[in-house]
Amino acid sequence: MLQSRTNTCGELRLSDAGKTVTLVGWLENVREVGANFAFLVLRDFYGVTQIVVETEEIMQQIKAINKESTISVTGTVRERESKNPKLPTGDIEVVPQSVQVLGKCRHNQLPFEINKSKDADENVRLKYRYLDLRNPAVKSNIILRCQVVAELRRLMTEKGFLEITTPILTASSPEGARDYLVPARNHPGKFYALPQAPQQFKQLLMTSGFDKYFQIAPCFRDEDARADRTPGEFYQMDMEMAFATQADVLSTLEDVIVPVFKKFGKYERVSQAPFRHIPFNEAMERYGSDKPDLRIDLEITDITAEVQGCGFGPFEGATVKAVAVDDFTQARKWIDKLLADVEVQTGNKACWVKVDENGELTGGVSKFLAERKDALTAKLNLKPGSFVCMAAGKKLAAQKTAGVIRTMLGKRVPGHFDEDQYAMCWIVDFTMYEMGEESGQLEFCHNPFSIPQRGMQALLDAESDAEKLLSINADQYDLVINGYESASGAVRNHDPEIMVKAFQMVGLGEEDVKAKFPAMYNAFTYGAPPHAGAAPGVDRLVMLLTGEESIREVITFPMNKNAQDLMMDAPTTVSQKQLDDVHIAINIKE
RNA sequence: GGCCCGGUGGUGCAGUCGGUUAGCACGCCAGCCUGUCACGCUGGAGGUCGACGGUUCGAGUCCGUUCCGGGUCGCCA
Repeated sequence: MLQSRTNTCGELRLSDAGKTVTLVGWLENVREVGANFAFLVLRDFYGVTQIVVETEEIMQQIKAINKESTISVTGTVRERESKNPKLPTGDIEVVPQSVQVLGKCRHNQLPFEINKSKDADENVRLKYRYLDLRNPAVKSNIILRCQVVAELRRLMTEKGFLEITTPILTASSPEGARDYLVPARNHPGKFYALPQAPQQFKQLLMTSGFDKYFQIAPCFRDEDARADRTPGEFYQMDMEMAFATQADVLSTLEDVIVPVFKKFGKYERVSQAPFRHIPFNEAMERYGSDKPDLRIDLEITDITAEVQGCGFGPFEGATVKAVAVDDFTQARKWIDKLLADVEVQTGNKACWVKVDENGELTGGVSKFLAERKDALTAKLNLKPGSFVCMAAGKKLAAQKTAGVIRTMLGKRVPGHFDEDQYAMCWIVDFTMYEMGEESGQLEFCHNPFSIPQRGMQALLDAESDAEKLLSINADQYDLVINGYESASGAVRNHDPEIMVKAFQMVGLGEEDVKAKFPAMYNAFTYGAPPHAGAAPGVDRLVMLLTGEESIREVITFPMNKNAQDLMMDAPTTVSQKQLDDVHIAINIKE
């Protein structure tokens, strides 16, 4: 029988000395320091407490128990002879009268040592995630996540937002990612889709007259993983406001994000609201990314004009971008590593040149650029000791590669990376359309839910003029924190005629609008409020708050890169009966 | 799907130019130890070096193929 615990393992202090207590928890460690004399470390959710063994009877009992078994200890609290200031309970120890095993650990060799689990192979960690989570350093991220979610809920509710849950079994939504499909037993050949986001539901809620909506919502997308992107499923704090402008949404989110980062963040310094606004095109030009890390003080310069005709093949007819740093002292080996890393991360090559003590260009591609020295010196403000790293290609590729160069130089060359802070900005004025790289056709740049700036008039003015269409912006915005896209949103298109017109620009029409958003299209014909919203990614916010570099560290039961749950063994095969029920035949092609 | 990096006792890693019995730390087992707290000391067990094939007198090491993992591009808000 389990005897009720009187205290947790994180609780007892010197003032409790003399009390008789019962503690329960995991046997973390045994330190035998003499014959029939040992110290046990008992760990529960709240902390650790030292148990001191002084009798042969208890010693024999402890020797038979594997570490990580759960035990109950009843005994007397005593002041320690030698205290440990590093532990909250370091002033006391418990002298047991009795020890009871509650749940035996049958394994004397664990897959990894609990308190070093973060160093273990990730697949093993994920397979034994329940052991991994015993490590306080792993568990603390999950606890923080719970606290952050609770705080988000509190702040949003305080602002008058209602948390409304929306269906998980629903229809496919045109977000752009691959859907997870669920066969419908009662409708042979038909499928539900798991929502990529509650996008259409929240817009319908606006149409229904709910003024402010939010939801900590699971989202499902069948796309490949990255270090900052979990495969399969993730959580967003989805929100939407009726009769709201971009400014309304941004200030609402600032009111929520800033206090959360101040309260839970790893760094003290947090950007003050209102955050800086950077138009998308400017971000690409200056930072080579639509998610710039503003903790880095370097910027990109366009040197296309300065290097044209210099004789270096890759520069001919290409856009050329450069990032320059002063007082550069790194060796050739360092530069080669930089170039190799840039190529790995972007798939594009970079090149370089240095300025020697006489102001002459040297190294790298200097022989091609010698004649352009004066122009480059002026443009890039070069000095003796400067280092220039360059990327060439089509405009977008050159920008993105230079963006990676900017980040790497900023983090590797001392003095350009002011790390311990949260640097927030809004990337705004995303373009509505882009030219598809493969198709050569005009396509929606992000998603088709946004309304063009200046609405219908913008579309009419630009009709059948690809150049003008490409310059149409939407009131679409991303929140970027330390180089991570942390939220994304837009002023939505609530006007059925403008929706149809926007679709016509990419060669689609009314039928396509109706097919893609049947409910929304109809609903909007019954009087819709202008509305706007956004969706911060909960996993990424927690990742930033904890400082973790892998998103799996902030997810309780994460899947691996290949979207497998190694602990539960998912996905897995199912019985023929289950397949028959849902009218599915397996047809695997070579 | 492409590219880069990795795979060596339970865990983390080292292993030089291809050459003796594959080392180290932690963990595990046994013994010792009365104030440890990353306890310490002595001893011990534990390995098909991811797999297959090749080169060689000889392969953890070189070559080829393949599997697995991480990162990245594609993809994805």
